[in-house]
Amino acid sequence: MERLNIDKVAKLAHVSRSVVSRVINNHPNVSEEARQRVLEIVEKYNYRPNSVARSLATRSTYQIGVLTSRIGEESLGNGYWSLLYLGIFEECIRRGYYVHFSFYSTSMADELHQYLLNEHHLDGIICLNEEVTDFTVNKLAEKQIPIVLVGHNPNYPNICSVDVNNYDGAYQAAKHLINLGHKKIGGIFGDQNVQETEHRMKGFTDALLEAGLTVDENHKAVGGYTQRDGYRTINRWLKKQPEITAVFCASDTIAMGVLLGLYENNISVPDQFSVVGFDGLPISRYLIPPLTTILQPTYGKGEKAAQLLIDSINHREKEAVHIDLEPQLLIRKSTAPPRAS
Amino acid sequence: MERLNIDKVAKLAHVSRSVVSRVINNHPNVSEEARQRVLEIVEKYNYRPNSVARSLATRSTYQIGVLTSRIGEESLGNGYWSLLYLGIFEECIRRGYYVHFSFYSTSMADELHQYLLNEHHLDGIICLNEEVTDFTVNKLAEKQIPIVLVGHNPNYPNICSVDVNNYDGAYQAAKHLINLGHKKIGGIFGDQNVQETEHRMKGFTDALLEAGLTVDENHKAVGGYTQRDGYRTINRWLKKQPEITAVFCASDTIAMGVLLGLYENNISVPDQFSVVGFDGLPISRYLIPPLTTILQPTYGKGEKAAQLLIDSINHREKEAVHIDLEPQLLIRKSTAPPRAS
DNA sequence: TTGTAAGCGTTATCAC
DNA sequence: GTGATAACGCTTACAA
Repeated sequence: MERLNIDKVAKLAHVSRSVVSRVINNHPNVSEEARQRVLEIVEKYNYRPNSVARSLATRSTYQIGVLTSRIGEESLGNGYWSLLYLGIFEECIRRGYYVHFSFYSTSMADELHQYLLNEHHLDGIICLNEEVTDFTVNKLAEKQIPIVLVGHNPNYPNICSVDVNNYDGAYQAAKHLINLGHKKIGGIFGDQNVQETEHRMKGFTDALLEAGLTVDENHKAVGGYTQRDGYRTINRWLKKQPEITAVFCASDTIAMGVLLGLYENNISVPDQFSVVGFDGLPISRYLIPPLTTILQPTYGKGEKAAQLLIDSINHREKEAVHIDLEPQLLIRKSTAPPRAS
Repeated sequence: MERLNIDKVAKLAHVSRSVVSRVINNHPNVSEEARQRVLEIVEKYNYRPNSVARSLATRSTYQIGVLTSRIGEESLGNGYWSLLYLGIFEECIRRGYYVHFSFYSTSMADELHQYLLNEHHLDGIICLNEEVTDFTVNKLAEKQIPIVLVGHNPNYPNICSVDVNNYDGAYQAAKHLINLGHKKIGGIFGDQNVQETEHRMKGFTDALLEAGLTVDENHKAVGGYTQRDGYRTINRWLKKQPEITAVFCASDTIAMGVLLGLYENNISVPDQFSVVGFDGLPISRYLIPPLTTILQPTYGKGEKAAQLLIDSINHREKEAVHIDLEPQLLIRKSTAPPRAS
């Protein structure tokens, strides 16, 4: 049985192609009688309109793109992206949109670049991080395609963005450690020059300050979000800053590295050392010991980003909004009062 | 500056629209002179052909879809999917294809279903697992759209598939434990009724048999691939099968659960108990202790699947092939000889 | 309410 | 080598 198109359906239903189109798109002005005839044929022959042709005619594809950079494999596989993407995906499907997901890695910047510039297949784009934001915004500036950022970026005040309240998250984490009685608390942060890091550092610092604790610059490290970053920092600190009894890590993956470093140095967590993470990844409850962490609504971030994007595709949003979602402290087994020294 | 199309370019270059088309598509039969004029205009006005219109005319979109089911969040975020997807994505981009990635969850089966059936936007589909294979193959059977499976499935001998050599992987893992001197070895396997599981069980069993060891049915568990599955099984075994001194886990995530169970029971790894995983996820080297595991070429699986799919889209493949990639034992810190009892 | 006809932006066929 | 012209399959004025 060969593929049928709108004309064949029209013929079979004894109506014109426009009537078929109206029925399919639930447009008014079609007699009940005609509608039934069309529906019957559609059903019988299982007709589906060709979405490419439809896109050409309407200039919209109901497809959106999600871009993230290909950072180290470690962070790629940490569960954060998957959860975020799931939020985006499900919201899109609910609203009738379909999603492309692309890792942008410098080695293939050109191809992707090329693709995105040519793009007529995408109604909108979600950028999952900094590198990608700069890349995309700069290249797509001239096009009218809507963009939403996951993670606020002060450089693009006119583009919608969604983020977790980074200040609060870090503040809560530090507060938890302080309440437990820790005095010398380290903080290991992620990418430099990102607002996220700045806010987390401020939240962390403010909590210490409020508690009357001094903040030692040697107790702060800024690097990346991978396990390796945590691993290296803790090893350095164990040698040079032995006074530290607890650390706040700006990601659960950093915390994994810290936990491993501690383990290798025979330092027991939480008896001798406390660690709190950030993200609340699904795997964090299976770390050894199960990680106390700041749960951020990762799925929700994705969901919200998709909402904003689709709204702006449909011109429901008049101006750019920047949404903050609230994080939440999740106490597990990696934190305890410091050992009486 | 308004969007230009092929006709405007043709006018500007003083040629017909067909010449422009030929130049763009590198077709022969166009004079050098004309080609230059066209190229110049294309360059000057930064013209890009509209890919939707092109798709309509050529009946191919250069887009492929990747489908996986939304299994528990835990496994979702374990890094395996990300790596696999990365392999697919990069190979596709290299060959000029673009990728859709969909989590298929039962709650949205209908929408997705609907989408896929309508699909004219997809030149081919890669199915990442069992549930999705059945879903897709059954619904898409009548359509001529090429499909490739990640993971062999004996029910679909006529569809190309890529897999790791599961037998070998499990065999190597068991062999490693045996060589270390273990006699009572447990095996925790994933989804029942999947060929993968069958093969891994066989590889595992054969290794024991060859070594003259008895295989106790109580030393085998079949459930799922999540941390929880490993966690539950080890807790049960610790009570009921205390003779076991080592386990082979059919995934690194299962191993994570096992590690946690052992930790909570104050059993030291690898001194008192050995565990080996399967997958070689990036995070496995950051577990406590770093996990001995079977490294499978996850990225390579994705890459190969994309190759097969694109080849079959282009009719380069005459008949279905089933490719096995080789796994490799990766010895880290979670295995050691059994403690002299 | 229905049908006709003009797009949408390409590619492909076929005279010239 | 080049250029009309007809697809591709749909939406959408506009006219009837």
